[in-house]
Amino acid sequence: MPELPEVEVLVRHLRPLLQNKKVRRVEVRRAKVLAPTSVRKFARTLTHARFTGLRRRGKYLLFTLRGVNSRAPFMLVGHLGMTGRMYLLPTGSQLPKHAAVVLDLGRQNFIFEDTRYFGRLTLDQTATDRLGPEPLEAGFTPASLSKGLQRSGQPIKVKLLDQSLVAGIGNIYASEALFRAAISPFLPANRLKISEVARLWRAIRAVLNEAIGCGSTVPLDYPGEGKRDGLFYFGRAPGTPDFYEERLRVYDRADLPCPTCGTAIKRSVQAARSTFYCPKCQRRRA
DNA sequence: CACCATGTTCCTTG
DNA sequence: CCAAGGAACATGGT
Repeated sequence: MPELPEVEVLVRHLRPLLQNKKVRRVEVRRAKVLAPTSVRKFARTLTHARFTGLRRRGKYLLFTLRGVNSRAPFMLVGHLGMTGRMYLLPTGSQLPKHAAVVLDLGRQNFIFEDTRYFGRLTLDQTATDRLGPEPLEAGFTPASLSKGLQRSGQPIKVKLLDQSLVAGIGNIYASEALFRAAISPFLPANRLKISEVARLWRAIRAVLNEAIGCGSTVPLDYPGEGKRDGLFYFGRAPGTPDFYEERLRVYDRADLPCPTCGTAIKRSVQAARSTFYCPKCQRRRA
């Protein structure tokens, strides 16, 4: 469940649950997710360490811990990839099939589960160095966005997925933001007018904030024990009202009516990924 | 069997 | 050096 809003909601959920919890034992079931950190170093560093903080940067989760013996604070960097999840389970409950890392916290286990193993839980921080500004913070402005788009002839939809432009937008919210800004996903990044950049800037923030707000008010099913998924995108925890389902205006809605004009939503492929848009509301200029 | 999937990195090409 | 495109990673759903 991984774009900025999902990670933000997860971070808010986990922060109080992990605060001051001590790692008693480390179980690495899929060493790949630690790379380039070795299993040995990971286990040695984390065992007996205590969680002191958790924040988000783009789609990354940044855990801070303090080692007991060394007292040296250190950072643990998490990324959910496409299918990653992080949650707590009572100690002793059966582990999910694709549990990649298990941290024994005493009464509970912290689980990092990832079906496809594209995610990460590592001591390596280099990936976060390449991230652009946080879209919901002051460093992200219409001017900074405009500057970032200047030298790129890539379609704006593809450019929005570039994490060095702005951190945290993924394939879903790229389509959603462009729909909200009424901009064609095919328009070259360096050809957006100032007014369009301004609209896109607002749309990005609105779309992300709306998604976070949605997640914050709905009791989400983190371990994914509900019927469908660990649902954030399309579903909900049992007992949650129906209207929380259709939060996305165009993503994965090919052939369904545009919420604004009723025209059928189209699906196209850009950079080997699906793009969804309304061909009427998001018409291309010359 | 075919194609699709919320992401990132690496390699090649120009 | 940089921009851009494509494959690779790995598993499961339809």
